[in-house]
Amino acid sequence: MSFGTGCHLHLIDGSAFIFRAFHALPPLTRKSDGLPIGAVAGFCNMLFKMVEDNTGPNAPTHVAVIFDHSGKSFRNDLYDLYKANRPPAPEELVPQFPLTRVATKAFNIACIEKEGYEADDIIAALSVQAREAGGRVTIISSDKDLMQLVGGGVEMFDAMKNKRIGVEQVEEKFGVGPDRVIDVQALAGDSVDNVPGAPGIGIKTAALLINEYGDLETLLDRAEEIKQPKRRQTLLEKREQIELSKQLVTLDVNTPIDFSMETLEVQDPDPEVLLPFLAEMEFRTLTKRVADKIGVDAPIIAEPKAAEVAAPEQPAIDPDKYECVRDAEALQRWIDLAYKRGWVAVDTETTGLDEMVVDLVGISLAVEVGEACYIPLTHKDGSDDLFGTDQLSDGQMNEVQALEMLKPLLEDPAVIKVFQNAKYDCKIFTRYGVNVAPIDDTLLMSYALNAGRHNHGMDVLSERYLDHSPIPIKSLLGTGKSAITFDRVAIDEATKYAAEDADITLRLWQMFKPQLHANQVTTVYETLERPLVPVLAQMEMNGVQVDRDTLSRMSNAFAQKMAALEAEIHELAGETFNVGSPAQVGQILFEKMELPGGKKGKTGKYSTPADVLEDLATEHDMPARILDWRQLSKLKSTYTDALQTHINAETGRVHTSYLQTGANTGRLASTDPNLQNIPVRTEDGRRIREAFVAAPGNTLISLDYSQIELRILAHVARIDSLKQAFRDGHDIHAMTASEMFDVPLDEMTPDIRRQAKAINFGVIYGISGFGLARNLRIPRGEAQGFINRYFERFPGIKEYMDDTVAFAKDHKYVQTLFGRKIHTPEIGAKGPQAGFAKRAAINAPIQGTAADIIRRAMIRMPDAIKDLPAKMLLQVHDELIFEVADDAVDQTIDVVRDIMENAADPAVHLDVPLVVDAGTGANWAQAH
DNA sequence: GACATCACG
DNA sequence: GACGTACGTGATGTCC
Repeated sequence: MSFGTGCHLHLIDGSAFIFRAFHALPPLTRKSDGLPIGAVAGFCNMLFKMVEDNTGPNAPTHVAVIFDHSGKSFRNDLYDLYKANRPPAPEELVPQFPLTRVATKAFNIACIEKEGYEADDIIAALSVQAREAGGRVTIISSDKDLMQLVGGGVEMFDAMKNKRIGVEQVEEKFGVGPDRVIDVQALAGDSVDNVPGAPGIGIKTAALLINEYGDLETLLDRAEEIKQPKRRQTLLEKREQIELSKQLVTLDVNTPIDFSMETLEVQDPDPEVLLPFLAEMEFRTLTKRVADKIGVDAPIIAEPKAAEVAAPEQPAIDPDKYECVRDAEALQRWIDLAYKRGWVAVDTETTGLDEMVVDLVGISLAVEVGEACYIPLTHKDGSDDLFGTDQLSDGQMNEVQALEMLKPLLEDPAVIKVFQNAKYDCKIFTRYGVNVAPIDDTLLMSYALNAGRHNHGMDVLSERYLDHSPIPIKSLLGTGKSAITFDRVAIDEATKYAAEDADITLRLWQMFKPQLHANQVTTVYETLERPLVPVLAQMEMNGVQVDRDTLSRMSNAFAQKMAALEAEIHELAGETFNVGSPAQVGQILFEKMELPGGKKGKTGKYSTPADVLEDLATEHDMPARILDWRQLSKLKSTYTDALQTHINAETGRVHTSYLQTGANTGRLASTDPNLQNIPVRTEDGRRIREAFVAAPGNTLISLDYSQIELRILAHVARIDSLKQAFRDGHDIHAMTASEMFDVPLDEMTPDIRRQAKAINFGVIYGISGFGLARNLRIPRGEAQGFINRYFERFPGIKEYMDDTVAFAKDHKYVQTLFGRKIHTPEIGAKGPQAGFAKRAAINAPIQGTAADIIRRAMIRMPDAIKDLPAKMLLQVHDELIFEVADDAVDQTIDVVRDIMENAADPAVHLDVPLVVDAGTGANWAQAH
């Protein structure tokens, strides 16, 4: 039905409502996992009320919810301080934003937002359109900024107070009619939005003046006539500021609207979408009310105890059923389906694995279990020869057109895009001009649910949870030298493979979603996993500049030294052999030269690790030379040579890849290349960091947490003396040494301190007498004595270790302070594994809590530094490295340090302060 | 592809 | 009493 006379449009100011609901309602959390959910609950109740009252004289015929688009609006171009006073949204509210979009969709209500505009502008444009078409409008909001729209068939409704706002109420508030509201606002300003206005003039005075002179322009033109000197002066001097203020408060009724009013027509919600959503949120009362209203049975909401969620029945996976999308018409059908559902599983196929380099080949989508498609884009046939005779295969959509069609869907805040490893696909899409959001990621869901139990790759997950082995990529590409790239795969084969991946992703997503709640890891997923994806993607794309010449020179120098050492070693051995072969080294040292200490490993060969050679080096030259050679060999092959091959031809920088699920504890891992193990401990090695440089005009800054794991240990084990030492800023190893060996601090020797430091670290790792003895090279009995004394002096430590192991045995997992679960399935094992599992269980909460803290800092960082000329480049477990314009170094350090030191708040209050040290320089060696 | 070794926190 | 042993990673070269 077209919009016109007799129609009634309801426009719900979504963003404003969420904020008000959040602050007005008690802090409700979801029972199963503590996810804050109060604002979503208030929002859903309001939507339901609207749906419930859909008869009667005030019932809407058309309805839409309008949200603010995150980011800046055109008003920031007018005035860069606009809304600059706004504090960031409360942490408990942040995960609720995307949920309110999903809720809107679930109620089958149009969900509207637009980049560069605020919700108010869209509401203004729609109101005017509707009014001009002869219809009525009710704006569900109490925002005074919208009051300028009231009148002529437009009124407002305060849903929290259940009160309508018409012309009369506007006059009551502003002292003028709706048509003069912006004049009053321009004068009075607004401290909340940081609209300057006229200093010293509030609403009362403003209304008085406007009523006297008729309108703002007349008032300003005749300001000379005002009797009060102060008022007159202000209006004369601040004219420009007042006029700017008027621009800021004036809503843009010409905001482009790219859909027709008919699409807003009221529709009944689909019970199969709405009820599962409400049940998932665990709104027990509302779920029942909605079910009653529709006349169906309410879904049962499990009490949080049930850890196992029964897998829903699903049709079998059949790759022959997938569709190959070859034209715009077919693609549009899939896009429509995705909008209708509010979610879509997406997978990209590319020519390789390096997201910074590869080309897009095709995209697959799945919207319903078993219903998936593949959109081939750049498959080629013909010979792949040097003459460029290969051309695009027939029957493919134009790549640019397909991306243009998909972009609005992929960027639509109301449609969740589901990936297996979203970071990869999002980086590809970013290179093609599409910023995908919001996302869900089955890789990360599995990690939150199952870290420590198994890996989280698609093959593993599919076999384990769907009992289905996906088509192996090798069956399409082949292996080794004859392997082809995906663009050379026949489109029919590619369709089966690619669409299957999207189908599997969707199935896994539907299975994992309820499990997150049932296992109480939704908060972990929502606050520590999902928001990290765009942050890591940006860091990886930033890359770090690496100077090839520096590396190349070092490689040559290392090669020369190695050649000289090799000659010496062969001379000493009396024969030539491969110094790089541990087996041959063992043979020479322990058989030919008959040195002591030769131990054979499980493969029957002598073991020659560094600590063994170090012991021999005190008596003999050869092991010392071998150690030197090995160090140089390592530095050359792994660093100075290999790093050069990782310099991106286009950017001239090195782009690592972070594995968010690489370590069970929550730590990240870095690959291709690993930039988390660049040498630092030896002088020669440290020089490699000189090759990591800042771009011209920039400086590298490095900020690292001081002793973060020991601080966490002091907190979780509740060791008062350690906590106090950290609060007092004392040298913690010296203090430990003093406690243990009864040496006053002013008589402390470096050696005693070194031993205490080794013990402190040992404790974090789940200390054993044997391990400490080996580390300190002291007799085992003596080491055990140290440990015993340590436990006597700090009894809380032993208690913590025992409690943690007991918890692990009870639950088969341990937890960080932020709720991350690390599963310990081996904890009950007998034999040698038992020790491993125990120590891992003791270490995991400490290492994992530290990892959670730096993740929280990283997630907050983009917003914190958005106005600074600074880029976050690298993370090395307790250290963050930034590249920043020379003149903003100090300011950036202040901002970053503040975020890092307060990263645990407000979710966890640590009893110890977190301290962050900073360094700066033209290269990483200086900055560290 | 397994193993040994060694780079980092 | 014996078992083995510090926690968490990734890259490289050798050898089968």
